Amino acid sequence: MTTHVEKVLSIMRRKVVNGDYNSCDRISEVAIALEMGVSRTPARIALAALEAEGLLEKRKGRGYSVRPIQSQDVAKAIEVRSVLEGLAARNMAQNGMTADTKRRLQNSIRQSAALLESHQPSDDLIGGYQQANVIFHETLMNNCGNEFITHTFERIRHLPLTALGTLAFRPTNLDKERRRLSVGHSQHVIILDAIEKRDGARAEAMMREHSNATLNYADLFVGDYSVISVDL
Amino acid sequence: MTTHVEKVLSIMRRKVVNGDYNSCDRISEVAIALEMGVSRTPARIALAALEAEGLLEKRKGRGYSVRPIQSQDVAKAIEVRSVLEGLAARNMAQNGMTADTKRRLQNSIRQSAALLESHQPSDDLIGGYQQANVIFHETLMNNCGNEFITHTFERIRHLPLTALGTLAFRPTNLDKERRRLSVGHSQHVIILDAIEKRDGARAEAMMREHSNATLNYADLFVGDYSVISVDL
DNA sequence: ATCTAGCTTTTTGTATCCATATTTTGGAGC
DNA sequence: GCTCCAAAATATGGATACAAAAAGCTAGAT
Repeated sequence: MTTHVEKVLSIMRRKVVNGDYNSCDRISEVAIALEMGVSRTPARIALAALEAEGLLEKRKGRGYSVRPIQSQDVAKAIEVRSVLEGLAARNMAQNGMTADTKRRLQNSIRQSAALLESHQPSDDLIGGYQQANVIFHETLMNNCGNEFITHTFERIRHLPLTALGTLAFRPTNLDKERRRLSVGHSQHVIILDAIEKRDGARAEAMMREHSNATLNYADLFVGDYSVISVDL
Repeated sequence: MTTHVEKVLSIMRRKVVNGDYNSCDRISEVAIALEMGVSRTPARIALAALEAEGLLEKRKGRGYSVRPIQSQDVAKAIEVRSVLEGLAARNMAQNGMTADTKRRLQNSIRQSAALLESHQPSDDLIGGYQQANVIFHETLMNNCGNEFITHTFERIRHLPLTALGTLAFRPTNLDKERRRLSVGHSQHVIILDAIEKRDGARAEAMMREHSNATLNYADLFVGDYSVISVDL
């Protein structure tokens, strides 16, 4: 968090997805600048970025306002993510992967397998799984050979539940959640297998299904679920 | 072209895709500001936007430089566009379309059909077809019910050959090109049919194929082809 | 009471100035 | 001739100032 712009950005992201602003509130450069103790210049750059991320929308002459994000919106963003991840998987299957990429994917799978087998307490299980999950998804997207996928994904990755590898987790029913994670894990295994066998269509189909899985929890993103996301 | 930022943006887009800059050239705020006769502030904002569009890349302390866009890069961007358009087609098929959307799509198809039947001279044919083509693609993407598709697409739509409905056209062989356009036209017909019959999978598959068709010309985007694009 | 003209406030775009960081340059020492 | 360090040039981020445009408000006319 070195620059003022980044500072405003991360604070504002948190506040917006936290629901600190009402959708009818007018958010102006000056107000934000005052609130954050910075000048208008970084405030306006941050607000423009927030708009590009889909969290705010610009009113003609009345500043910005938070875009009301409902579960359907989250679902739509996840749907976009899933076709992008699907394309990434297909590309990696068709173009092949480097030894390093393969190693990373295998490591991620090994780690989550070990976690699921062991009887870790809830927090450790989830934290560890989340970590491995993010690595799997990021490795795949960032090494698929088409950098425009990552580039395009930038536009939605900061929306709630939309970051790569985000997990929604209900801590109240550990056993059930463990089974659910196992399903996700098995899909990772299948995806890697399809990539190794250069089966683009299978890799894509499985990845789309897998990436869309978060969708089932989209309507619960405010509820008794814990949303575990790496960065905002 | 009211604001300075927009002015710099459109001029720079043109210059970059035109190849006016070499990939090793350092592009700095000050240089652009001087060249365009504006101050640093709008220049900065425009350069940041250009970076977000994938046309420039930022060096740590040495300003920006044009990202060398080769045919493979264009192909990759088109591949991303095709999965986004495919998803849009699927969504529209699954959710149904409004009467207005249907009318627009039908009008576009009617217009291109009429153009292909008549024996127009080259320019009129291409111009008219392009117009109808853009309407078809934009209507579909903007009315599919998932605004994040358009939102995400923003990130690549200014790359060469990547705008919705862009046509690459070789004016030297009119008859062959007319046949090629006919193929595209028939795909529009099929896509609309699939949407009407609520066949999401067929709509998506056809749209992906159709949208990828530009890809065949990606490696020729500098050559004796005329690239017809609406806006930069 | 309503409409509108004109004034006030807010917002936005732009320019300029300042401080800091980074790169480049130039020179001293080996 | 090469290396390393210091100084200069350049780039960047940020703050503030100013102007123009847009929105809001007030008051007067109808």
